[in-house]
Amino acid sequence: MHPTRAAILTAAQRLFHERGFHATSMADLLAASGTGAGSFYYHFPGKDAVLTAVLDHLHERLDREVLAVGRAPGLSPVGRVRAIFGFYRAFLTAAQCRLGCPVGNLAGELADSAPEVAARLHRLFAAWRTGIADCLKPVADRLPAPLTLDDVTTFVLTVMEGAVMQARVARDLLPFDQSVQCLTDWLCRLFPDDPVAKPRT
Amino acid sequence: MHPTRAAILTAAQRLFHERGFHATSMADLLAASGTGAGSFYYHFPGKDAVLTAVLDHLHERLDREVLAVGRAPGLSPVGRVRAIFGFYRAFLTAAQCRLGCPVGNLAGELADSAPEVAARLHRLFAAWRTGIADCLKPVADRLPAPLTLDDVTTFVLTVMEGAVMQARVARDLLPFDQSVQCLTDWLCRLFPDDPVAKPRT
DNA sequence: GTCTATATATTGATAGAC
DNA sequence: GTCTATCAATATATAGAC
Repeated sequence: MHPTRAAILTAAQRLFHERGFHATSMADLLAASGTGAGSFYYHFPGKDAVLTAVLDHLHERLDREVLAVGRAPGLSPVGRVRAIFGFYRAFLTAAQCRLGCPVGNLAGELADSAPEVAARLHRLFAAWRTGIADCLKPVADRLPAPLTLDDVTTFVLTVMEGAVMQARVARDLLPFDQSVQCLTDWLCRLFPDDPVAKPRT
Repeated sequence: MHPTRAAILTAAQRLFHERGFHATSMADLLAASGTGAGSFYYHFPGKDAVLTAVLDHLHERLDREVLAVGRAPGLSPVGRVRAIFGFYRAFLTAAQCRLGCPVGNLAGELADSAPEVAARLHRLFAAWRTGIADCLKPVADRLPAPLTLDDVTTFVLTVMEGAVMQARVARDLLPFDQSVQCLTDWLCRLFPDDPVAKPRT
Protein backbone atom coordinates (compact mmCIF):
# COMPACT_ATOMS: atom_id res chain seq x y z
CA MET A 1 0.00 0.00 0.00
CA HIS A 2 1.23 3.45 -0.91
CA PRO A 3 2.61 5.23 2.18
CA THR A 4 0.50 8.32 1.57
CA ARG A 5 -2.64 6.28 1.32
CA ALA A 6 -1.63 4.47 4.48
CA ALA A 7 -1.02 7.74 6.31
CA ILE A 8 -4.43 9.05 5.32
CA LEU A 9 -6.06 5.81 6.40
CA THR A 10 -4.28 5.76 9.74
CA ALA A 11 -5.11 9.38 10.46
CA ALA A 12 -8.72 8.92 9.39
CA GLN A 13 -9.16 5.87 11.54
CA ARG A 14 -7.92 7.77 14.58
CA LEU A 15 -9.93 10.92 13.90
CA PHE A 16 -13.16 9.08 13.08
CA HIS A 17 -12.70 7.23 16.34
CA GLU A 18 -11.92 10.32 18.40
CA ARG A 19 -14.47 12.70 16.92
CA GLY A 20 -16.71 10.73 14.62
CA PHE A 21 -17.07 11.02 10.85
CA HIS A 22 -19.07 14.22 10.45
CA ALA A 23 -17.05 16.07 13.08
CA THR A 24 -13.85 15.34 11.18
CA SER A 25 -13.19 17.82 8.38
CA MET A 26 -11.06 17.41 5.32
CA ALA A 27 -8.69 19.99 6.83
CA ASP A 28 -8.35 17.81 9.94
CA LEU A 29 -7.69 14.79 7.78
CA LEU A 30 -5.05 16.54 5.71
CA ALA A 31 -3.29 18.01 8.72
CA ALA A 32 -3.26 14.76 10.68
CA SER A 33 -1.96 12.74 7.75
CA GLY A 34 0.53 15.35 6.58
CA THR A 35 -0.81 15.40 3.06
CA GLY A 36 -1.96 18.14 0.76
CA ALA A 37 -5.34 18.25 -0.91
CA GLY A 38 -3.87 17.33 -4.28
CA SER A 39 -2.28 14.26 -2.83
CA PHE A 40 -5.43 13.27 -0.98
CA TYR A 41 -7.71 13.44 -3.99
CA TYR A 42 -5.22 11.49 -6.03
CA HIS A 43 -5.58 8.56 -3.62
CA PHE A 44 -9.26 8.89 -2.72
CA PRO A 45 -12.22 10.22 -4.69
CA GLY A 46 -13.52 11.97 -1.58
CA LYS A 47 -14.14 11.90 2.13
CA ASP A 48 -16.80 9.19 1.90
CA ALA A 49 -14.34 6.84 0.22
CA VAL A 50 -12.00 7.20 3.19
CA LEU A 51 -14.83 6.13 5.46
CA THR A 52 -15.47 2.90 3.60
CA ALA A 53 -11.72 2.25 3.45
CA VAL A 54 -11.49 2.80 7.21
CA LEU A 55 -14.35 0.39 7.80
CA ASP A 56 -12.61 -2.22 5.66
CA HIS A 57 -9.41 -1.64 7.56
CA LEU A 58 -11.23 -1.99 10.89
CA HIS A 59 -12.59 -5.28 9.64
CA GLU A 60 -9.08 -6.60 9.04
CA ARG A 61 -7.87 -5.35 12.40
CA LEU A 62 -10.83 -6.91 14.18
CA ASP A 63 -9.87 -10.28 12.82
CA ARG A 64 -6.13 -9.87 13.27
CA GLU A 65 -6.02 -8.21 16.68
CA VAL A 66 -9.25 -8.80 18.56
CA LEU A 67 -10.61 -12.14 17.53
CA ALA A 68 -7.11 -13.61 17.53
CA VAL A 69 -7.17 -13.11 21.30
CA GLY A 70 -10.06 -15.53 21.44
CA ARG A 71 -8.08 -18.10 19.46
CA ALA A 72 -5.14 -18.12 21.87
CA PRO A 73 -4.30 -21.69 22.91
CA GLY A 74 -4.81 -23.05 26.38
CA LEU A 75 -8.02 -21.26 27.15
CA SER A 76 -11.42 -22.70 27.89
CA PRO A 77 -14.43 -21.49 25.90
CA VAL A 78 -15.57 -19.11 28.62
CA GLY A 79 -11.93 -18.17 29.16
CA ARG A 80 -11.66 -17.16 25.50
CA VAL A 81 -14.66 -14.89 25.74
CA ARG A 82 -13.25 -13.35 28.86
CA ALA A 83 -9.92 -12.84 27.10
CA ILE A 84 -11.62 -10.77 24.41
CA PHE A 85 -13.23 -8.62 27.07
CA GLY A 86 -9.82 -8.34 28.69
CA PHE A 87 -8.43 -6.99 25.44
CA TYR A 88 -11.06 -4.28 25.37
CA ARG A 89 -10.54 -3.55 29.03
CA ALA A 90 -6.88 -2.85 28.35
CA PHE A 91 -7.85 -0.51 25.56
CA LEU A 92 -10.35 1.32 27.77
CA THR A 93 -7.71 1.70 30.44
CA ALA A 94 -5.18 3.10 27.99
CA ALA A 95 -7.77 5.54 26.66
CA GLN A 96 -8.95 6.52 30.13
CA CYS A 97 -12.37 5.19 29.18
CA ARG A 98 -12.75 7.71 26.39
CA LEU A 99 -13.16 7.02 22.67
CA GLY A 100 -15.42 4.00 23.02
CA CYS A 101 -15.62 1.27 20.40
CA PRO A 102 -14.44 2.39 16.94
CA VAL A 103 -17.04 0.22 15.28
CA GLY A 104 -19.86 0.95 17.70
CA ASN A 105 -19.36 4.70 17.48
CA LEU A 106 -19.49 4.70 13.71
CA ALA A 107 -22.49 2.38 13.85
CA GLY A 108 -24.35 4.83 16.07
CA GLU A 109 -23.54 7.72 13.80
CA LEU A 110 -23.89 6.08 10.40
CA ALA A 111 -25.90 2.85 10.60
CA ASP A 112 -28.75 4.40 8.60
CA SER A 113 -26.56 6.02 5.93
CA ALA A 114 -25.55 4.96 2.45
CA PRO A 115 -25.59 1.24 1.61
CA GLU A 116 -21.79 1.07 1.24
CA VAL A 117 -21.50 2.15 4.85
CA ALA A 118 -24.44 0.25 6.33
CA ALA A 119 -23.38 -2.97 4.63
CA ARG A 120 -19.84 -2.69 5.97
CA LEU A 121 -21.08 -2.11 9.49
CA HIS A 122 -23.32 -5.11 9.10
CA ARG A 123 -20.39 -7.22 7.95
CA LEU A 124 -18.22 -5.98 10.79
CA PHE A 125 -20.78 -7.01 13.37
CA ALA A 126 -21.21 -10.35 11.65
CA ALA A 127 -17.46 -10.96 11.79
CA TRP A 128 -17.52 -10.06 15.46
CA ARG A 129 -20.18 -12.67 16.07
CA THR A 130 -18.34 -15.30 14.06
CA GLY A 131 -15.27 -14.75 16.19
CA ILE A 132 -17.26 -15.10 19.40
CA ALA A 133 -19.09 -18.15 18.09
CA ASP A 134 -15.73 -19.80 17.39
CA CYS A 135 -14.82 -19.38 21.05
CA LEU A 136 -17.97 -21.06 22.27
CA LYS A 137 -18.46 -23.65 19.55
CA PRO A 138 -16.87 -26.49 21.57
CA VAL A 139 -19.60 -26.22 24.21
CA ALA A 140 -22.50 -25.31 21.93
CA ASP A 141 -24.13 -28.68 22.44
CA ARG A 142 -24.24 -28.12 26.18
CA LEU A 143 -26.61 -25.18 25.86
CA PRO A 144 -29.97 -25.71 27.52
CA ALA A 145 -32.89 -25.46 25.13
CA PRO A 146 -34.13 -23.25 23.66
CA LEU A 147 -30.84 -21.32 23.73
CA THR A 148 -28.70 -21.60 20.62
CA LEU A 149 -25.08 -20.77 19.98
CA ASP A 150 -26.21 -17.85 17.88
CA ASP A 151 -28.34 -16.47 20.72
CA VAL A 152 -25.41 -16.51 23.11
CA THR A 153 -23.00 -15.15 20.52
CA THR A 154 -25.24 -12.20 19.76
CA PHE A 155 -25.69 -11.61 23.45
CA VAL A 156 -21.95 -11.50 24.07
CA LEU A 157 -21.52 -8.84 21.39
CA THR A 158 -24.47 -6.94 22.84
CA VAL A 159 -22.77 -6.91 26.20
CA MET A 160 -19.48 -5.83 24.69
CA GLU A 161 -20.93 -2.83 22.89
CA GLY A 162 -23.20 -1.80 25.73
CA ALA A 163 -20.47 -2.15 28.32
CA VAL A 164 -17.96 -0.06 26.38
CA MET A 165 -20.58 2.63 25.77
CA GLN A 166 -21.48 2.83 29.43
CA ALA A 167 -17.85 2.92 30.54
CA ARG A 168 -17.23 5.77 28.15
CA VAL A 169 -20.18 7.83 29.33
CA ALA A 170 -19.27 7.15 32.96
CA ARG A 171 -15.57 7.69 32.22
CA ASP A 172 -15.04 4.78 34.52
CA LEU A 173 -14.19 1.09 34.12
CA LEU A 174 -16.78 0.10 36.70
CA PRO A 175 -19.78 -0.34 34.36
CA PHE A 176 -17.60 -2.43 32.07
CA ASP A 177 -16.37 -4.64 34.89
CA GLN A 178 -19.88 -5.00 36.27
CA SER A 179 -21.17 -6.06 32.89
CA VAL A 180 -18.40 -8.60 32.40
CA GLN A 181 -18.99 -9.97 35.87
CA CYS A 182 -22.69 -10.50 35.18
CA LEU A 183 -22.04 -12.06 31.79
CA THR A 184 -19.45 -14.37 33.30
CA ASP A 185 -21.83 -15.36 36.05
CA TRP A 186 -24.36 -16.40 33.47
CA LEU A 187 -21.87 -18.27 31.28
CA CYS A 188 -20.59 -20.15 34.30
CA ARG A 189 -24.11 -21.17 35.18
CA LEU A 190 -24.64 -22.39 31.63
CA PHE A 191 -21.30 -24.20 31.50
CA PRO A 192 -20.51 -25.32 35.04
CA ASP A 193 -17.80 -27.65 33.73
CA ASP A 194 -15.77 -24.78 32.30
CA PRO A 195 -12.58 -24.23 34.31
CA VAL A 196 -13.51 -20.58 34.72
CA ALA A 197 -16.63 -21.60 36.64
CA LYS A 198 -15.79 -21.87 40.29
CA PRO A 199 -17.76 -24.46 42.18
CA ARG A 200 -20.76 -23.03 43.98
CA THR A 201 -21.79 -23.68 47.55
CA MET B 1 -43.16 26.77 27.05
CA HIS B 2 -43.32 29.03 24.02
CA PRO B 3 -44.73 27.15 21.01
CA THR B 4 -41.85 28.20 18.79
CA ARG B 5 -39.32 26.95 21.27
CA ALA B 6 -41.29 23.73 21.54
CA ALA B 7 -41.38 23.31 17.75
CA ILE B 8 -37.63 23.76 17.54
CA LEU B 9 -37.08 21.32 20.36
CA THR B 10 -39.36 18.70 18.82
CA ALA B 11 -37.78 19.03 15.40
CA ALA B 12 -34.29 18.94 16.85
CA GLN B 13 -35.02 15.85 18.87
CA ARG B 14 -36.25 14.06 15.79
CA LEU B 15 -33.41 15.18 13.54
CA PHE B 16 -30.67 14.49 16.06
CA HIS B 17 -32.15 11.03 16.44
CA GLU B 18 -32.47 10.38 12.72
CA ARG B 19 -29.17 11.87 11.55
CA GLY B 20 -27.13 12.75 14.62
CA PHE B 21 -26.05 16.16 15.83
CA HIS B 22 -23.27 17.05 13.41
CA ALA B 23 -25.17 15.80 10.39
CA THR B 24 -28.08 18.11 11.22
CA SER B 25 -27.58 21.64 9.90
CA MET B 26 -29.20 24.85 11.07
CA ALA B 27 -31.04 24.94 7.77
CA ASP B 28 -32.46 21.48 8.49
CA LEU B 29 -33.48 22.60 11.95
CA LEU B 30 -35.20 25.74 10.69
CA ALA B 31 -37.01 23.93 7.89
CA ALA B 32 -38.21 21.08 10.10
CA SER B 33 -39.45 23.41 12.83
CA GLY B 34 -40.95 25.98 10.46
CA THR B 35 -39.05 28.85 12.02
CA GLY B 36 -36.87 31.57 10.60
CA ALA B 37 -33.35 32.26 11.72
CA GLY B 38 -34.38 35.39 13.59
CA SER B 39 -36.92 33.44 15.54
CA PHE B 40 -34.50 30.65 16.28
CA TYR B 41 -31.76 32.84 17.65
CA TYR B 42 -34.28 34.70 19.78
CA HIS B 43 -35.07 31.43 21.60
CA PHE B 44 -31.65 29.78 21.56
CA PRO B 45 -28.16 31.26 21.61
CA GLY B 46 -27.03 28.67 19.06
CA LYS B 47 -27.11 25.11 17.83
CA ASP B 48 -25.22 23.77 20.84
CA ALA B 49 -27.86 25.15 23.18
CA VAL B 50 -30.51 23.15 21.33
CA LEU B 51 -28.50 20.03 21.92
CA THR B 52 -28.38 20.50 25.68
CA ALA B 53 -32.08 21.36 25.68
CA VAL B 54 -32.83 18.19 23.72
CA LEU B 55 -30.82 16.13 26.18
CA ASP B 56 -32.76 17.65 29.06
CA HIS B 57 -35.99 16.92 27.24
CA LEU B 58 -34.94 13.32 26.62
CA HIS B 59 -34.25 13.03 30.32
CA GLU B 60 -37.82 14.03 31.14
CA ARG B 61 -39.23 11.71 28.53
CA LEU B 62 -37.14 8.82 29.78
CA ASP B 63 -38.67 9.18 33.20
CA ARG B 64 -42.19 9.86 32.01
CA GLU B 65 -42.48 7.34 29.20
CA VAL B 66 -39.90 4.61 29.58
CA LEU B 67 -39.25 4.10 33.24
CA ALA B 68 -42.97 4.50 33.97
CA VAL B 69 -43.45 1.24 32.11
CA GLY B 70 -41.32 -0.41 34.76
CA ARG B 71 -43.52 1.04 37.50
CA ALA B 72 -46.75 -0.40 36.11
CA PRO B 73 -48.63 -2.31 38.80
CA GLY B 74 -49.10 -6.04 38.81
CA LEU B 75 -45.72 -6.98 37.45
CA SER B 76 -43.00 -9.00 39.09
CA PRO B 77 -39.48 -7.54 39.25
CA VAL B 78 -38.26 -9.54 36.27
CA GLY B 79 -41.57 -8.78 34.57
CA ARG B 80 -40.93 -5.06 34.97
CA VAL B 81 -37.54 -5.29 33.36
CA ARG B 82 -39.04 -7.27 30.52
CA ALA B 83 -41.77 -4.66 30.14
CA ILE B 84 -39.15 -1.95 29.57
CA PHE B 85 -37.53 -4.09 26.90
CA GLY B 86 -40.98 -4.59 25.44
CA PHE B 87 -41.41 -0.84 25.20
CA TYR B 88 -38.21 -0.55 23.21
CA ARG B 89 -39.14 -3.51 21.08
CA ALA B 90 -42.33 -1.73 20.06
CA PHE B 91 -40.32 1.32 19.15
CA LEU B 92 -37.86 -0.71 17.09
CA THR B 93 -40.76 -2.33 15.27
CA ALA B 94 -42.37 1.01 14.48
CA ALA B 95 -39.05 2.35 13.21
CA GLN B 96 -38.29 -0.80 11.23
CA CYS B 97 -35.22 -1.24 13.38
CA ARG B 98 -33.73 2.03 12.22
CA LEU B 99 -32.87 5.09 14.33
CA GLY B 100 -31.55 3.22 17.34
CA CYS B 101 -31.60 4.63 20.85
CA PRO B 102 -31.82 8.45 20.92
CA VAL B 103 -29.61 8.58 23.98
CA GLY B 104 -27.18 5.90 22.89
CA ASN B 105 -26.65 7.46 19.48
CA LEU B 106 -25.86 10.87 20.92
CA ALA B 107 -23.64 9.20 23.50
CA GLY B 108 -21.64 7.51 20.75
CA GLU B 109 -21.27 10.74 18.84
CA LEU B 110 -20.75 13.20 21.69
CA ALA B 111 -19.70 11.43 24.90
CA ASP B 112 -16.26 13.04 24.75
CA SER B 113 -17.46 16.55 23.90
CA ALA B 114 -18.07 19.63 25.99
CA PRO B 115 -18.83 19.17 29.70
CA GLU B 116 -22.42 20.42 29.33
CA VAL B 117 -23.05 17.57 26.94
CA ALA B 118 -21.00 14.85 28.61
CA ALA B 119 -22.53 15.61 32.00
CA ARG B 120 -26.05 15.38 30.63
CA LEU B 121 -25.35 12.04 28.97
CA HIS B 122 -23.91 10.85 32.24
CA ARG B 123 -27.05 11.95 34.09
CA LEU B 124 -29.30 10.32 31.51
CA PHE B 125 -27.57 6.99 31.91
CA ALA B 126 -27.70 7.35 35.68
CA ALA B 127 -31.44 7.98 35.52
CA TRP B 128 -31.80 4.91 33.34
CA ARG B 129 -30.04 2.82 35.94
CA THR B 130 -32.10 4.26 38.76
CA GLY B 131 -35.27 3.28 36.93
CA ILE B 132 -34.03 -0.25 36.38
CA ALA B 133 -32.83 -0.54 39.96
CA ASP B 134 -36.32 0.41 41.14
CA CYS B 135 -37.72 -2.55 39.23
CA LEU B 136 -35.36 -5.01 40.84
CA LYS B 137 -35.07 -3.50 44.31
CA PRO B 138 -37.66 -5.89 45.83
CA VAL B 139 -35.45 -8.88 45.08
CA ALA B 140 -32.09 -7.25 45.63
CA ASP B 141 -31.46 -9.25 48.77
CA ARG B 142 -31.88 -12.50 46.88
CA LEU B 143 -28.82 -11.84 44.74
CA PRO B 144 -26.05 -14.39 45.19
CA ALA B 145 -22.79 -12.87 46.40
CA PRO B 146 -20.80 -11.11 45.13
CA LEU B 147 -23.44 -9.70 42.76
CA THR B 148 -25.00 -6.42 43.83
CA LEU B 149 -28.14 -4.65 42.67
CA ASP B 150 -25.93 -2.05 41.03
CA ASP B 151 -24.06 -4.72 39.07
CA VAL B 152 -27.27 -6.17 37.69
CA THR B 153 -28.77 -2.75 37.02
CA THR B 154 -25.76 -1.66 35.01
CA PHE B 155 -25.82 -4.94 33.15
CA VAL B 156 -29.46 -4.53 32.16
CA LEU B 157 -28.72 -1.11 30.69
CA THR B 158 -25.68 -2.53 28.92
CA VAL B 159 -27.88 -5.16 27.32
CA MET B 160 -30.48 -2.58 26.34
CA GLU B 161 -28.02 -0.33 24.54
CA GLY B 162 -26.09 -3.16 22.94
CA ALA B 163 -29.23 -4.93 21.79
CA VAL B 164 -30.73 -1.83 20.19
CA MET B 165 -27.47 -1.06 18.44
CA GLN B 166 -27.19 -4.56 17.03
CA ALA B 167 -30.82 -4.63 15.90
CA ARG B 168 -30.26 -1.35 14.10
CA VAL B 169 -27.13 -2.49 12.30
CA ALA B 170 -28.81 -5.77 11.37
CA ARG B 171 -32.06 -3.98 10.53
CA ASP B 172 -33.71 -6.91 12.22
CA LEU B 173 -35.37 -7.54 15.56
CA LEU B 174 -33.62 -10.87 15.95
CA PRO B 175 -30.48 -9.66 17.75
CA PHE B 176 -32.67 -7.71 20.14
CA ASP B 177 -34.90 -10.69 20.87
CA GLN B 178 -31.91 -12.96 21.29
CA SER B 179 -30.35 -10.56 23.75
CA VAL B 180 -33.55 -10.24 25.76
CA GLN B 181 -33.94 -13.99 25.81
CA CYS B 182 -30.45 -14.49 27.18
CA LEU B 183 -30.87 -11.75 29.77
CA THR B 184 -34.18 -13.22 30.86
CA ASP B 185 -32.64 -16.65 31.13
CA TRP B 186 -30.04 -15.28 33.49
CA LEU B 187 -32.50 -13.28 35.57
CA CYS B 188 -34.75 -16.32 35.93
CA ARG B 189 -31.79 -18.35 37.14
CA LEU B 190 -30.98 -15.66 39.67
CA PHE B 191 -34.60 -15.29 40.79
CA PRO B 192 -36.27 -18.69 40.34
CA ASP B 193 -39.18 -17.56 42.50
CA ASP B 194 -40.13 -14.79 40.06
CA PRO B 195 -43.39 -15.62 38.25
CA VAL B 196 -41.64 -15.04 34.93
CA ALA B 197 -39.29 -17.90 35.69
CA LYS B 198 -40.75 -21.12 34.42
CA PRO B 199 -39.88 -24.18 36.44
CA ARG B 200 -36.98 -26.08 34.96
CA THR B 201 -36.76 -29.81 34.40
C1' DG C 1 -41.12 37.60 18.36
C1' DT C 2 -40.53 37.06 13.64
C1' DC C 3 -39.08 38.50 9.15
C1' DT C 4 -35.51 38.98 5.20
C1' DA C 5 -31.13 39.83 3.94
C1' DT C 6 -26.54 39.20 4.77
C1' DA C 7 -22.04 38.52 7.06
C1' DT C 8 -18.16 35.43 7.65
C1' DA C 9 -15.90 31.14 8.20
C1' DT C 10 -15.50 26.65 6.88
C1' DT C 11 -16.97 22.93 4.13
C1' DG C 12 -15.65 19.28 0.47
C1' DA C 13 -13.62 19.39 -3.84
C1' DT C 14 -10.96 21.11 -8.13
C1' DA C 15 -7.31 23.26 -11.40
C1' DG C 16 -3.16 23.40 -13.20
C1' DA C 17 1.88 23.91 -12.41
C1' DC C 18 5.64 20.99 -11.33
C1' DG D 1 2.27 12.04 -6.97
C1' DT D 2 2.39 16.31 -4.73
C1' DC D 3 2.12 21.23 -4.58
C1' DT D 4 -0.48 25.88 -4.10
C1' DA D 5 -4.21 28.49 -5.09
C1' DT D 6 -8.88 28.64 -5.43
C1' DC D 7 -13.56 27.27 -6.36
C1' DA D 8 -18.69 27.00 -5.23
C1' DA D 9 -21.56 25.49 -1.61
C1' DT D 10 -22.77 25.27 2.90
C1' DA D 11 -21.97 26.17 7.70
C1' DT D 12 -23.40 29.03 11.90
C1' DA D 13 -24.62 33.33 13.26
C1' DT D 14 -26.01 38.38 12.94
C1' DA D 15 -28.38 42.95 11.55
C1' DG D 16 -32.01 45.67 11.42
C1' DA D 17 -36.79 46.39 9.75
C1' DC D 18 -41.34 45.34 11.25
